[in-house]
Amino acid sequence: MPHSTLHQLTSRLHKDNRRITEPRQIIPGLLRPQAHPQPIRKIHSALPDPCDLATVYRPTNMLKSMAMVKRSNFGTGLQDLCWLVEIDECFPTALKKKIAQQNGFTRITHKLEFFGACLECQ
Amino acid sequence: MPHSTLHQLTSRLHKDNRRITEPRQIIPGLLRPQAHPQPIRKIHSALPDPCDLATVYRPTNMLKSMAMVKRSNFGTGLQDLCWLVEIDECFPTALKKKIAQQNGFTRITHKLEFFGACLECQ
DNA sequence: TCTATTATTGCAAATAATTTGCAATAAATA
DNA sequence: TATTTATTGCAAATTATTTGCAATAATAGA
Repeated sequence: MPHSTLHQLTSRLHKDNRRITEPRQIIPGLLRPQAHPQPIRKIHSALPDPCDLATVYRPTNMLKSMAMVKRSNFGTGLQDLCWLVEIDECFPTALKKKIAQQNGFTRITHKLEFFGACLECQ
Repeated sequence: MPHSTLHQLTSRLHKDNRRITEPRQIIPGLLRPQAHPQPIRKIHSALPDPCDLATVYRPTNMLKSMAMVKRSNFGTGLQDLCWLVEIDECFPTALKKKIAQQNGFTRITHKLEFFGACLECQ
């Protein structure tokens, strides 16, 4: 984790009268280089000092409420598949590049899903 | 559920030596008009004849393996939020319209998420 | 540096979501 | 209508997550 970010985190914790513990310091740094959301189990086993699962869930929920990490989840649920259409032109390369360049991002990937009513169902 | 689709379903079940039960007939029809994925609980309570939850899970998994319904889930997991960027120009309206028209879809919505490495993390 | 305060941890138990084994039931075939 | 066997209900097993509580450890103050 970049020093500046670590510093932001610790001062934020301090301000909120929270204590600076290992999971809180380490978890964001574990997530940072990952291009995709990481399961709790993986984070748990990646921590240098072994700890209880609850000690991953709790700091994690806290960092979440501080808006420092996010639980990526578009929601689970069942959906009819009467029409599943592959969309070739999924996302315009030009726009993707533009977004990447505007923000200085690299190694960009995305996930995109549509919902709608097909002809027969309208 | 349109008759044609119901017929497809029953003949498919028949071919596979599966029986045509109420949940199997009704669940796809419940999902069809929904623009977004529905939680199992909701499906369960929407069934006309009350049944066990397992009797929603089982037919549901079967329809899934027959590729007739889908579990919409981009995967849960934790993700660092060192950079969370709102992208105004989320999805080009023109492209959205084109996709809708090509397939005859209406009431189209979408969900889109990016993953990548920011400047500081590269 | 030592002590007091109290946030955080480990552990075990509670909740919630999903799956599975098995006997009873019901859909299909003849 | 009788036979076969896929499917159900029920209860128990799994997995993911949360929570209560006593023990521990991080911080503030002396």
